[in-house]
Amino acid sequence: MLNNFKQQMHGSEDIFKSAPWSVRRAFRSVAIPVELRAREVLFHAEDTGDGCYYLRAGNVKASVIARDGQERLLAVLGPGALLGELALVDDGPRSATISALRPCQLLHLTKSAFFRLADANPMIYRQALRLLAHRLRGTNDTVVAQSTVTVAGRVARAFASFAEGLGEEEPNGRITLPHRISQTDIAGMAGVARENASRAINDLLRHGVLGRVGGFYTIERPAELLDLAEI
Amino acid sequence: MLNNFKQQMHGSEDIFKSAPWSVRRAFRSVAIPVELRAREVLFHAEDTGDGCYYLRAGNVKASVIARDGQERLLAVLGPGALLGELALVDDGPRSATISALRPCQLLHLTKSAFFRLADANPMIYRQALRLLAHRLRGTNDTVVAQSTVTVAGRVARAFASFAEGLGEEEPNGRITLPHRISQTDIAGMAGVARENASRAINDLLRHGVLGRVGGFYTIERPAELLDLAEI
DNA sequence: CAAATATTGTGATATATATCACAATTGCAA
DNA sequence: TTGCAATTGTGATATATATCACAATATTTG
Repeated sequence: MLNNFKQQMHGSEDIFKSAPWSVRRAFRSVAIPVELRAREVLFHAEDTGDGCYYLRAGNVKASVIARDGQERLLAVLGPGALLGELALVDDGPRSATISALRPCQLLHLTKSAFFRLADANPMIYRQALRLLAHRLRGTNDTVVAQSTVTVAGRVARAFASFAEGLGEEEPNGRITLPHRISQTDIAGMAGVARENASRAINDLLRHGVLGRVGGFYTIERPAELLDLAEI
Repeated sequence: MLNNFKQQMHGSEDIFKSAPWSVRRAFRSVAIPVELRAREVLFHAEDTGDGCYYLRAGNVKASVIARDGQERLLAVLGPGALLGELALVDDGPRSATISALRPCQLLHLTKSAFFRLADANPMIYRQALRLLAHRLRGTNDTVVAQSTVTVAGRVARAFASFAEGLGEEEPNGRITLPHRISQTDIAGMAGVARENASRAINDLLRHGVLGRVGGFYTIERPAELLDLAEI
């Protein structure tokens, strides 16, 4: 079921998913390890910076601050994700702020190292294109959902995004989100007011679509959640 | 000023912008010319199809129909744009419907031809990545604007999108949109109700930010429009 | 050109969502 | 533990936006 989320949400894909060992080894040899502590910021939106990062372990969130000061979450990402590739690829400033939700291990790749590697292994280019295409499908869906789906549906959608980034599937099909998630973050992901996110979340809990175990949310009925989210 | 729009809106980029003649010639030799009449559909969202198209002349719109039947415009594209690259790159179905706003000339490239060409000229990969990155920045901005900017602002934003896709700059700095645009399309681009788009448009006309010449909209004060759009 | 169709403008009303205001609860630090 | 700060829940109210209902104009089509 978790894979359903990853597919349906057009989410993260591992750029090395089907890479041969030679490529992985080449990558390791030029990449520089970086560590992040919980809540530490990797970079801010509008920063300049030409490298990208591969997330080996941990979870991060990508967000932007709107003109009015509101934080909008764009994605929650887990192991295997590529970060900072937009600036790498188009020489623009960082498009979002990346901050660690928990301690993270990353590998940093400079721009020149990336292109050297990719020129030698065009499948890296193909995989990178694939990854951006997937993201694009995701944001396109978000745009449509934004003007079409109610607050309740968008909150359900937000949970689906969190599940995609940090969900862990249990044998019984339930998905747990092993991280303390605030209503503010869910509201930021759904693009709604915190108070209304609160109401929607409690509805989901009451109806048993979501559950809560030791402070962590669980998705008890993933299929129903996707349905409410109109995905 | 038109270039401002193209930059600020993270819009279309020509994949052959800085390609050497050898690449252009190779492309021409494998591409198949396709023509579209006004209002004709190139492909529908959810179709399967593995090739991509290069738009040589004319204008198209990319749109999706939401669950509730509403049409949401994602972009208006002009000469130099690449169409259908998402499916090409990730083997998914068409992510949007492409329809001609006016007669168009396109070049069709099959998937295998594209990758053969790109493998031989990695700069095509780089340019494609650049293009997707730009689109991604654009949709990210739209997501943020959607939950942050008022209807009036989003309508201004819609005009900026149209300007980017089909605007023509005149010596005096005014931008004309040489195409009959309906309120329904503008509303679909802004993600608002048609009636409210109507009110917002007339406000812009009254304030002289927009003008109308022979049924075509003009952007009289581009800077002010961008400001209203919070871009 | 006339008739048919589609587009536009605009008031009135309904409704979803944001905002405000706090009390209740929870998590964290001393 | 005890207190302090942050998070959460919930009613009441405000507000932006959608929806409804048409008349008034345009634009196509026969």
